Amino acid sequence: MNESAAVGLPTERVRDLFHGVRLTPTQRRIAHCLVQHAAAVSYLSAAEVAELAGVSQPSVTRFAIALGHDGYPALRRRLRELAAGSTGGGSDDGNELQQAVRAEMANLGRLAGELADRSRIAEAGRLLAASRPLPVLGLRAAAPLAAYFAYFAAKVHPDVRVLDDGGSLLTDRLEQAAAAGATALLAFVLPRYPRETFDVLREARATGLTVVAITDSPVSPAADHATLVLPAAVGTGLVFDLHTAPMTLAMVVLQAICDAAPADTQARLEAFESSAARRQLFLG
Amino acid sequence: MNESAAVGLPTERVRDLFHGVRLTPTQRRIAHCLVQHAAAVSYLSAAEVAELAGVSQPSVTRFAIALGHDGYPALRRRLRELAAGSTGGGSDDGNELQQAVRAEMANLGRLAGELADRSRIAEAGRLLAASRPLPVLGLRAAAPLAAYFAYFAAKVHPDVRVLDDGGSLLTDRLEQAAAAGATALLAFVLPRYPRETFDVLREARATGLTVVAITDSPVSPAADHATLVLPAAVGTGLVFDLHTAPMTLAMVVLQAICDAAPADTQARLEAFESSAARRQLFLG
DNA sequence: TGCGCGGTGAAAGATTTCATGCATAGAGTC
DNA sequence: GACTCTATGCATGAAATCTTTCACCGCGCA
Repeated sequence: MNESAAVGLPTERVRDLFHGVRLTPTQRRIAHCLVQHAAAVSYLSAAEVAELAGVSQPSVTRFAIALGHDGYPALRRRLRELAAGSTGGGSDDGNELQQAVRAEMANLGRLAGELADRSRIAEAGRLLAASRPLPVLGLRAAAPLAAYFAYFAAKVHPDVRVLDDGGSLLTDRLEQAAAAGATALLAFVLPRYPRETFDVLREARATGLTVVAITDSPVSPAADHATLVLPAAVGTGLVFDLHTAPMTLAMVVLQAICDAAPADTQARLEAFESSAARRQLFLG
Repeated sequence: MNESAAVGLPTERVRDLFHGVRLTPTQRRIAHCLVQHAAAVSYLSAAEVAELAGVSQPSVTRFAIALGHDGYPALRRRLRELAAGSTGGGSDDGNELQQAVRAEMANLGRLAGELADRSRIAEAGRLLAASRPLPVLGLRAAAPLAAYFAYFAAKVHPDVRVLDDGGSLLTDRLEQAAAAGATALLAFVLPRYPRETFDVLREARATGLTVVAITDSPVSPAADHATLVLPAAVGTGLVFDLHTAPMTLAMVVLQAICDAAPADTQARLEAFESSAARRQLFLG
């Protein structure tokens, strides 16, 4: 085996195994599984990998042969070699892109630390789950995050309303939500803090809504306007801001909402699934 | 910070397996062999260990049973756990939310590894920077990501067009973009892979557009429809998917676009800044 | 010297793991 | 709408791996 230089993570080298080979959908599932569980797979039997990937055991054997090996054990040996070679990898700071990504990992690390105490998150979940409708605010840079949260939240909550475009209509929509029975508002308040966001927050509190704010710091300008502040740092290593930690926190809050009303959410999820299947929305 | 109950190096913990058990000379040879090749042995069969230790294969089985296991495979499983525990650290730390966030950190870590080679990213930047207009595709769950990218991209590119709502209008918009001079398309293709996304991708390639796809795996269904595939894993530790790694990759691509035409982007950024200041868009 | 006994390896039996033939389902084609 | 062709899972046969049985060897002892 010439096998390229020692550069690259195990993931990348595992990926090279598939290079240029045409794979069937089932084989792609197996490949995906290998990439994700690269280290563990080198211990597993063909049947175990099959279960992990949700395919039949013969498919795993055929996959190994499709990649040019004599059989599954040969593929597994190959994976073991890759795993062994990866343990002694060198480490340096890397280029500026890598540094930015690593800084983002650190942000997530701090978030993980805060999540050790679940009580604040759980309370956010209770507050938001109880609000019908549930308005979600995110303006300008925060608008995609609000939409992202709302997309998934709508699968477990009967009435999620995104407030993501500014202007005079914004206040209308907030008042309509309050009139319809909303009791809480989830707000994404991120740099560079659009002025309009705070106008809405003031309005919301005046209307009696409980404001849960996902923002970039416990001392952000949102703190003055929110009942419950959930901080998650924004990455600043690239030209534009990275919102991975707030995004993660958003999904954690959504999980808390699900936990607050498990039976309810489960029923809605199943309804969505059957509808999606009927409409063949997705591949696979 | 770290776990852990079981203190000590793997070697030491392997020794603990023999603790207080009376061993025959042959078994001692096997034990010695285990300590020396602890990591490798977890891959080997009983016969291979036997050869390594210079004893017969049944002796290895008997050794495993003498240590209180059901048989040699059980002992090997035990060794694997020890080996895994020493390399990967305790995976049982923290609650399920923290585990999900840490899994997301791992996704970012893999992404950082891939970014060691900047050539693919740089090429994506060149391809996309050159396209006027620049269509950005993201349907359903991927729509917020497309909007997020487009929000920032619009600050450095004169004509970014988001394609994020499905239906017949989608094709119209794509054709309009192509007619207006687009040469490339940035597509976010994430689980659960809406069918419609692939219709658009086929159409785009038929129109002659270069397709750059940000997707969750190098072997995702997007790979067949894209000129350039940029993978970033999706987090699956919570009820709904986490898109932090694709989001990060999106901003890395945007940075590459800026790098591809630095003077141009700098001028646009300054124009936006002065406009924002004039309109007092933001706090501070 | 003869006898018993624990330890060991060789070979046979049992079990798990892997590979292949076959029928079916689904996509694409005419 | 019928047909072909690929892909997939099931069932079965083949192979590897593991366990058990059994005979041998060396040692201590009467």
